[in-house]
Amino acid sequence: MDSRHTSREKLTDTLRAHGINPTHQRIEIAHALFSRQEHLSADQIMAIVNERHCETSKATVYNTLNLFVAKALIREVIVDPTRVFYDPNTEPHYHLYDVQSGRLTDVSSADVRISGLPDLPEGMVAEGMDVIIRVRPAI
Amino acid sequence: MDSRHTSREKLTDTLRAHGINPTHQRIEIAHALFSRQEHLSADQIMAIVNERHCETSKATVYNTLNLFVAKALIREVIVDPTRVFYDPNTEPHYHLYDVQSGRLTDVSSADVRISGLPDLPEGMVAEGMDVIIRVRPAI
DNA sequence: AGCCGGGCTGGACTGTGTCTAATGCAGCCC
DNA sequence: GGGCTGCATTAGACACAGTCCAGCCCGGCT
Repeated sequence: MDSRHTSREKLTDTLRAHGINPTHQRIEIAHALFSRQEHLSADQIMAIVNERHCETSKATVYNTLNLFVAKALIREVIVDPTRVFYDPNTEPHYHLYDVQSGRLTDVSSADVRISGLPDLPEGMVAEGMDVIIRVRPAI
Repeated sequence: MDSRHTSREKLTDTLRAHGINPTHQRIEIAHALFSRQEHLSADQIMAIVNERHCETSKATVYNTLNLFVAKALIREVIVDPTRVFYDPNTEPHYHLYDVQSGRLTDVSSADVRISGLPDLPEGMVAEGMDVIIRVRPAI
C-alpha cells in the first residue's frame, strides 16, 4: 500500500500501454519524470536515478529518453541551446521559460486561442506547435 | 556603384547604429546573414565567410554572433537541439520548421492572433515569444 | 545445454560552443 | 617617435551534451 510502490506499478502499465518493455531502469527513469511533474534534462534525470548507487549508465538514460519520446510517452522541449528538457506532460500546452534561472513552467493551452495561421506548404503535415514565452525578472 | 559595395556600406551604418564597432570580420559576418535572408548556423556562417581564404576564426564568429544577439541586431532561433540558428529578421514573426530536412522558414506574424495568454508571474517581464510549427512531409 | 535477441554498460568518440593567453592594431598623450 | 591603453582577433585547448560501438548479461526457447 506504499504509494511509491503503487506508482511504480502504474508506471509499468503505462510503459506497456505504450509498447515499451518495462525494465527496472526504464521504470526508474519514468518514475523520476512522472513523480515530480517537472521538466528535467537528461543530466538531472541521471542524477536522480543514481542518487543512491550508480546503477544506470548514461547510454541507457539517453536511449530510454529517446525511446520514450519516440513512443510519445513524453515530449522534448527545446528552449535551451545547451540541453534538451523532457516533459512528462503530453497534453497540448505551452511553456514559460525564465531566461535568467532556466526554470520552465507549463501554460495550459485551454484558454489560448491562436488564429490566422497560414496554410502549410503543399505536402506537409503539422507535427505540433511549440509556443515558448521567454520571461525574465523585471529590473 | 557595385551593389555589394553599397550593401557593405549600409551594413557599416547598421552596425554603428546598433553600437557595434564595424570591423572587417563583423561586416563580413553581417553580410553573410543579411545578403541571403536565411537562417544560418554558426558553422554555415563560418563556411560562407571563409569561402575564399580562411581569414576569420571560429572564436570570432561565435563572439560576433553573440554580440549581434546582445545588441539586438539578429535573433537566435532555438529549434534544433544540436545547434543554434541565427535570424537576421528581428521583426516579430514565427517559424516553420521542417523536422525532416531541418529547413527553417519564416511565418509572418501579421495575420496571427493569439489571445487568452495567462498573466505573467509577479515581477516578470516578457522578453519575447517563440512560436515554432514543426512540420514534416506527408507520407 | 546451447542459442538468440533485447537490454545494459563503459568508454571512446563527435560536434557545438567557450575559454585562455598571446598577438595585432588603433588612438592617444607626452 | 615612443610608450601606453584598450579593443579585436586568433589558434588551440577545453567543456559538455549526446551518440556510437563492441561486449556482456540474462531470460526465453528448443
